[in-house]
Amino acid sequence: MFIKSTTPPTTKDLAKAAGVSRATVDRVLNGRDGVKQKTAERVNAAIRELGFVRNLQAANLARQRNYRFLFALPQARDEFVQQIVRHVEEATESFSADQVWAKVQHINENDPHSISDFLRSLDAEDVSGVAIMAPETPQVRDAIKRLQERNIAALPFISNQSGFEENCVSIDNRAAGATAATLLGRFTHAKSGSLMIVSESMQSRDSQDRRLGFDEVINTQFRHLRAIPSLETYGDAERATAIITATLLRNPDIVGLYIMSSEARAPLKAVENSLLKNQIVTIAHERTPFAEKALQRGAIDAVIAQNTGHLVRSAIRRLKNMLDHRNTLKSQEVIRTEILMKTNL
Amino acid sequence: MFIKSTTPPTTKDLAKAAGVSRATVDRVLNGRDGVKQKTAERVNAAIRELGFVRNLQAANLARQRNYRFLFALPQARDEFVQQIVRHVEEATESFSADQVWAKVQHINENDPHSISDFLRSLDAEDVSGVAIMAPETPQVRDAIKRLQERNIAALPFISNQSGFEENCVSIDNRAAGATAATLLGRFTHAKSGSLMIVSESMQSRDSQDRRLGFDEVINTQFRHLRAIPSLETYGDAERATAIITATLLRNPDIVGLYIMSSEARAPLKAVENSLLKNQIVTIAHERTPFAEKALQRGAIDAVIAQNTGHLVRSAIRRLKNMLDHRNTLKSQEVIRTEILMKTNL
DNA sequence: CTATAACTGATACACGTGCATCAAAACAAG
DNA sequence: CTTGTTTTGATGCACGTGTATCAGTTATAG
Repeated sequence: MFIKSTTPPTTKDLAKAAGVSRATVDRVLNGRDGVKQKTAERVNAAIRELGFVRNLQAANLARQRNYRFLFALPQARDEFVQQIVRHVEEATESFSADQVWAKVQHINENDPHSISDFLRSLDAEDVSGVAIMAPETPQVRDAIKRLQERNIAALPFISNQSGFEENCVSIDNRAAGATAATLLGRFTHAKSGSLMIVSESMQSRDSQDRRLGFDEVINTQFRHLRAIPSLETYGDAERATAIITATLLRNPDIVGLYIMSSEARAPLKAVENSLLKNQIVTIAHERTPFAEKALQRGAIDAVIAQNTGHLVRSAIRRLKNMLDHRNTLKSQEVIRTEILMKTNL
Repeated sequence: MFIKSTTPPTTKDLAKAAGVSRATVDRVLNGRDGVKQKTAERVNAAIRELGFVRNLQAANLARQRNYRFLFALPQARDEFVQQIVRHVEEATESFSADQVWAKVQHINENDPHSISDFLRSLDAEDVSGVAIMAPETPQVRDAIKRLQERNIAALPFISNQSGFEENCVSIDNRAAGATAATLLGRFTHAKSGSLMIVSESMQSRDSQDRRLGFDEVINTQFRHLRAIPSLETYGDAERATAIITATLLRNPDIVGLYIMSSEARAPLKAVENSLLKNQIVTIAHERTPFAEKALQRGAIDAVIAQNTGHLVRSAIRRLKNMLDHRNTLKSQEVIRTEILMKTNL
């Protein structure tokens, strides 16, 4: 058990142990200069010896620190984004006692220039950190780097920006694609057939990664299946219906459908209107109300999802850790891809 | 964005707004008596009006609160338990700056009497909360209730105790069983066959729930498959080998295996030594190093896992919330069942 | 050895809340 | 009206850390 009523060491204890004053301890702890190497080492030795950990609550109280985070989300109000918004609001409630607040700001995700302007306009007095969900572009990537220089924590959110792999809050999209392929392959009992892949746009890195993982598995483990080139909807329902219907007619041997975008409505409807609907195994992405219903009635066989609540809270914790100069526990913040089926909703 | 440099309201602001002194605000906030109903209402109105949220950091600092949690885990040091231990240690590091510490205490999970004694021996000065992983028994259930009366937060952990469904940190075992059944059913391409189910003991509620969910799905969605009675290993490797080998001989039509216990080693070995090994689709529970390796080499087709890291941190957050009299965000702490396959490890 | 710079200590106040004490005021009962 | 009780206010210290100032002490250069 714990040693009875032991209070953790304070800076006062540190000072005594190192044989210096609290002022010097403070200088060392907060990296102020004007301390002899030798003295600093004495203090550091004492820190190690006593196992001193600075009390963040007290420190934050003293420096009047609070955490104001912004979630920069796409303007498109699809179900997935709405879920995130909801979770941000939820999180702001549950974190408010810890001096953490979060807000949503919708940005035009397809205009890197305006995003970069927006990010530049932020003031550290006003917001302590930003989680940015926007397609990868050099402008946004640079804007993120510049934010960090101004002491505003920044984090790519869901859509990765190259160079931030380690820091991005999102699932491993390659693995997600591979998982989709495995499920499709194993759920399909056909001896041969084609697989249709629908994406919003193959420009985005996420889509590319998913497709990569998908093909890898199909080509090695399910050679009897054939993945046809990705169809791009550009987020346009009419276009989606048209190209999918056409593709279904042209490829009567389609046995599987992988919907990579989080908007599954139009693609699914197109398939359901076709004659093949019952024989096509369908895998979609993200747990939206629509996807849940489709799972229930059997129109979708499995959904690969990232838990939006977890995503949001993870982003908040990571932003906070960045500001506190704590290193995030890597294992904690890996977002796992969840596989949802009718039975485990 | 945020309104520039607005500091959240303090008790001082509250006092001014309600037209009372800070002393009275304090009386209301901390439920001390000697305050007229009318005055209390004025204060509460001010709280609502200003959107006051008590600063937990400052409060904890003032009352010198810290959080010492105990994880009471089974003595059996199987891989699953070891994972938990590891995550508790990890968590204690990442939480220490917030005055949260966690330790593991191994208990004899099969002796409810000694567990209850142990829990009774705890002192609130010494430990602020306990997460208990032990099979369901009335003794343990009562001991948990009594802990709470002594202001020690208590939480069933992974193994549920009836009456604590809402509070238990664990997955939905019925859903887990159902998911296993779905995967088995869909992965198997056989026209008919039997399914073997291996459990450590069917006494435990978790096993019963899993079996329940399993049967439900098999009986409704996969009528061509037949689930045979559960085999119980009692955690004994030799016994496991014997009964499984015998069952395999007696039922040559076995096409699927569901290993419900977290120890998959003995059952899997028994199957691998049999002749059927390649045709049997295998689903196991919990992500242990062994299970990972088995997934990699294809000996297990899918693993249903609870994320041990998440379990531990969730338990800590819930214990903390109980002590802070905050209501836990339900959606935050639902532990999702993860489905792991070779492709998404 | 002195002049100067580099370092260290002493001291004080702040942050927002908890907690305790004592006096003052408001109220109720007789 | 007096007495006693209940309610309220004023005040002060505590928690552990951040920050600032100023005086005092060493070390270093010339």
